[in-house]
Amino acid sequence: MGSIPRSGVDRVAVTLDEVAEAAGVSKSTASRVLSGSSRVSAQTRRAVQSAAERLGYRPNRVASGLRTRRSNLIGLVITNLVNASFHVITEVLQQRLDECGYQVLLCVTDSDPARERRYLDTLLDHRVDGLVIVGTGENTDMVRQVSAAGIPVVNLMRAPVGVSGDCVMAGDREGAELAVQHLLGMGHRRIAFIGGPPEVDSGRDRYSGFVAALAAAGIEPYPALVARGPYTVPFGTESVMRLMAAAHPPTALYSANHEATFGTLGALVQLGVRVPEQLSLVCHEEAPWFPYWHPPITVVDNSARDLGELAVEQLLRRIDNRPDDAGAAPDDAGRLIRVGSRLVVRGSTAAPR
Amino acid sequence: MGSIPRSGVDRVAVTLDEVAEAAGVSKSTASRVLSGSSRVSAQTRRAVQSAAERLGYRPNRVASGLRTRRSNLIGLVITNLVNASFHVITEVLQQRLDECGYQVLLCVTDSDPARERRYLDTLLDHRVDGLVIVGTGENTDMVRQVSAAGIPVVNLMRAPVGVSGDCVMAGDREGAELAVQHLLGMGHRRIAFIGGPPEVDSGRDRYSGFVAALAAAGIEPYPALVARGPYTVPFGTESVMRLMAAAHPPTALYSANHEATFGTLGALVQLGVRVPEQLSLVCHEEAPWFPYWHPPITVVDNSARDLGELAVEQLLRRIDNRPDDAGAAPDDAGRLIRVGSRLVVRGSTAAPR
DNA sequence: CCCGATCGTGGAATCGATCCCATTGAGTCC
DNA sequence: GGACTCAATGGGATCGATTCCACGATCGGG
Repeated sequence: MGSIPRSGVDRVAVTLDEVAEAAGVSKSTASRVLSGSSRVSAQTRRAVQSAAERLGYRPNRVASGLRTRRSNLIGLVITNLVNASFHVITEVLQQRLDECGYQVLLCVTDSDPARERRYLDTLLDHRVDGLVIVGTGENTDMVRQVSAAGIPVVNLMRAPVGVSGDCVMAGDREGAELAVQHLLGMGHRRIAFIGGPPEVDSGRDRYSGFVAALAAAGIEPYPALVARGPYTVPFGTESVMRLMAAAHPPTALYSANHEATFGTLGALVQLGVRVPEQLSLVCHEEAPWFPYWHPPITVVDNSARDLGELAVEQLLRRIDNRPDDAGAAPDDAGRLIRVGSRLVVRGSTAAPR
Repeated sequence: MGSIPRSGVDRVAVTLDEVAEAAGVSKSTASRVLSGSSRVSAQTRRAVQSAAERLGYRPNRVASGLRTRRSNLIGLVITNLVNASFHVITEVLQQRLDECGYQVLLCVTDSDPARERRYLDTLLDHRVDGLVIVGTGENTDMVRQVSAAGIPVVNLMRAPVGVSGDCVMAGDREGAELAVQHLLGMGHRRIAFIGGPPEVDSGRDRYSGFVAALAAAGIEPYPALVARGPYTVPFGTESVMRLMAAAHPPTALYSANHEATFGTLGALVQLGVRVPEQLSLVCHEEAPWFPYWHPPITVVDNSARDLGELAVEQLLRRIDNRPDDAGAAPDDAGRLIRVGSRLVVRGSTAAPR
């Protein structure tokens, strides 16, 4: 026991003072070498660097954050991680931000506005340098305050009315149109829709794209072929059961979300419906296993990776030219970036018989 | 422009000093009221609280972290978020930790040891209060240093040799045994295995469970019915193709991972193999859509939720009685917690014909 | 050779909270 | 009434880095 006298000391990190002392310079000079790269002689620079190396110095980001008011932390507020788009976005965001020296504070809201509020408060307490929000839409007032307080905010995939800050949005409407146009082009006329709740941007936009594409072909959607509900597996299952039991069942189906599509596929297997011979299928949202399904599933890819990357890019742009102390307005009020969707045609769509 | 003179001021947060001044007390007293709940008169307490309320005071966690050496940040180092177990764990961990006042710094390694090293360094720089690691297994030396430096570490799902800190492990071997016993009990003898890489704990343990259960029934695994490879969709697909093309195809299949199972199911649909009539199927790892498949899939649930919860519980236990400045050893050297797996029998398994 | 500019460096204030220690005043006991 | 206890509070050091300011040395131009 007594043979390890410095055990209490070992667990204390090396500070800048110690490096400075070891290098025989002042704290200020050591700091200049290690962070600010301003005017230091080559000789002292070497001395400090080797001392830091030797002692295994690592800067304390908490201390430096207090002084500089930059935490190098970004808050990510997101609905869940189960949905494929969301976990892809989270991964991409984290990786890109890390490359730029930022770490991610993850907050999963589960669509609960109260939790979202608490997270926003907490993230501010931690002095995050920026925020990416896939919001519930219930706290726009609070988001506006945050943004007004000079903390860059990027709204991702959801742009509630009265939102402030930049928005990076998926091309949901356009994507749904692409899907329906593809089906129409193959000769389908009875096209069914399984989609998300009207309260959510993607639910609304995908439906309006669906309707618009049909309208452009002079078709009005049959109510019996439209199912709008939650983004859940059972909803997909039940909807397929109902739609396929209609007097005139559809020859094609647009399934507007990854989770619902699980249900859709399970129900089709259960009913023994052959895809694409009896029913063509297009799904909105790519998932890693769609290309390997039998048949490989035709999808509308909402470009989750791009959404993540553009969100980071826009956020960093804001952080870098954010007004510091003067109350000057940022370069523009709030940019809307829309990411293109693309149709990936695979084997689940074919001309109707 | 000149009409908003305080815009520069508005964006500065309220500090404890200001609260103290507004309440007519000293900074120390204000601090006592708002954090330490030690002896303060009811009157001053009210004064400070109302001043804080009125000014919208929120403590600066960076400053308080510097002084107290507690950041209220926990680092989570994890392989990816695409795998169902991993994103469930991440969600659960984040939620539980938040309930206890901690936020999560998310780091996705993508199984890259170099990235893992960098993340560990960065997390230490941010002075995280603890770490949960689903590790690559290549940085045990570094993890040991971290742990020795007094930062609680919980290893999750992976326990490489020479690891230090606590381990929360899935009951992989036991789970695989349950699956095989279930199949044996129904009368199956030709049972195929599609599993993960031997380098990963789960790949190794699930295979040994598979072998052990067969051995207990006096059966030796047929090499033609065993596929060990990466946890990917294509590997599942290819394996099924190969296994079902064998001279004596299996009557039952154990599919050892969520991603591979996608491939497995796609391939079975493609081959027109009816489940469970022609082939019984058990999958390791639960996924939200398995109960809704046709037929509903029998699974070994590795209890990702429990893994997350137990990891948090153990981590907080360490944080709360961690040796502070004295070099005293923690209560025990490193605990191994094993989470039970359970078999959820659904419709994808039946007696062979 | 002198003066101003520039460079390299150290001293000390600062960020915002926590907490040790000293001080004050009220209450208690003999 | 004096000594003592104890609760309530304020002053000020402190955490570890950054950064403003000042000082001395070097250098070049006139």
